[in-house]
Amino acid sequence: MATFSEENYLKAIFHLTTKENLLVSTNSIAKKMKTKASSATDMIKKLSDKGHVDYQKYKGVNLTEKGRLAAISVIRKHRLWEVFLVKKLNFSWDEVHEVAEQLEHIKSEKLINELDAFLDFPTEDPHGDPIPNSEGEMPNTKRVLLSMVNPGDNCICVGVKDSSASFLQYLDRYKITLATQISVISKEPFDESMLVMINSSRKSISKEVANNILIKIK
Amino acid sequence: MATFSEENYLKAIFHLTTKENLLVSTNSIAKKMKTKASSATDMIKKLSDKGHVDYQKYKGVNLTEKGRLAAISVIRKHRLWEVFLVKKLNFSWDEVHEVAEQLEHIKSEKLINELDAFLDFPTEDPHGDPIPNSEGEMPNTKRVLLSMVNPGDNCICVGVKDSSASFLQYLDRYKITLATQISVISKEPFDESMLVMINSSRKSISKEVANNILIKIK
DNA sequence: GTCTAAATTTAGACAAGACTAAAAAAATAT
DNA sequence: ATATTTTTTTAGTCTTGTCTAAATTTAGAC
Repeated sequence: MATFSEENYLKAIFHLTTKENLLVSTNSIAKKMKTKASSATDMIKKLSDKGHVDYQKYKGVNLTEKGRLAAISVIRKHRLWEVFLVKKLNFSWDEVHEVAEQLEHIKSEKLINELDAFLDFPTEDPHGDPIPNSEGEMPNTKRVLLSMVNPGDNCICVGVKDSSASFLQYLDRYKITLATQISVISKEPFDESMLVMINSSRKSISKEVANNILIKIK
Repeated sequence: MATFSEENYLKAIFHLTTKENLLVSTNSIAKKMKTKASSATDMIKKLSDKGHVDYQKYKGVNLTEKGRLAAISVIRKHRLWEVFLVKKLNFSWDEVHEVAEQLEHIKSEKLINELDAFLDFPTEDPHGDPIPNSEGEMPNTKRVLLSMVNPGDNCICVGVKDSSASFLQYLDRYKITLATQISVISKEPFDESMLVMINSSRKSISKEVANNILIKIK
């Protein structure tokens, strides 16, 4: 079991980890935790000993799978409690953080899963941040237009903006419907058309079409 | 602000304090806290420094008013969380204690008062123990028969055991109804009849009548 | 009243988590 | 490439809450 302090560090490291920057520096952790670099180093060693992070002196840390799951568990609790405070106890969105910082450390699997059910399995907290499920998976985040997506992303169709008969018939011919997986292969700079993969076959989609398909990025 | 550990000690001392035994011994505290007497002594000194207990070496401790209110606040939180867990999150009465032991230390006036309202101001936890209100006052505890009450006690009528027409008519004549205040002045040893004060007038009540009026002691 | 047993306190130590000051490594500038 | 600055780590200290072992006080037995 992680201590309160360990959990707070894990959460901080999780939030500092980005796709570009997989190694998190001691200084950035100290700043996030509002503490001194030496204290961060001390804690990093403890987290490393417990297998929550990979650590190389002077290079930085990154979360192990174990550490990542522990961090996500804390984030899940934090966000579920925020929903509870706002929806059930009349807290305003700006009052919840301080209390949720305390509640997120309560240890009880049953408590958090029952709370989740009591709140009807919310997918976002009052700030619009996603709530991981009990398996540690983040929900498909936000609905965006297919035209906003970058090459390499995998998407799921969740709706349309234009619901005219002609557009829906177009989607029908292209075998695009709700829950269809769409992988973006490339974007043509000239006309902003997209090369995408749908049901294992490559297809080209115009800017106008991509502008009317709502997706979630996986 | 008291630490988690200080709050647990205050709670223990509160529970060990009885009308007969106002001074609580170091050993009894250590036993209740499942720790050693030396640790208890250390903590007693801290609580004394902070004005939560009166302490005289080798004699024992008792809570100051400040300490008593702090202890009651923790007990209030513990019991409200127990109600929440049982009523809203499908915990069984034997599962709640461990989690409530954690939740009772969350610091937020607003949280606990909103929770109280959300639960419709319960007066008892799932084990039947009374829940103090936000002023630190214990609710009128248990329903008992008027015949069980000692002279000097102030009571409130909360029900009847015998609900026959003749008994209800008797109560009507005596101006005894729900929420009527009854102060017991004396008990007659010979026939166990009681001299009581109802609406500023003295009345005598027989054993049979006192055996059928349910009251709460204030 | 003295002697023993029980309760209580003191002294010294330890782990967690933080700090300061100083040393070492890495990054940057010239 | 060397000098300087920044980052990171180490060493030593502090507080909280715990412990063991020893000393002290109180209570009970005779």
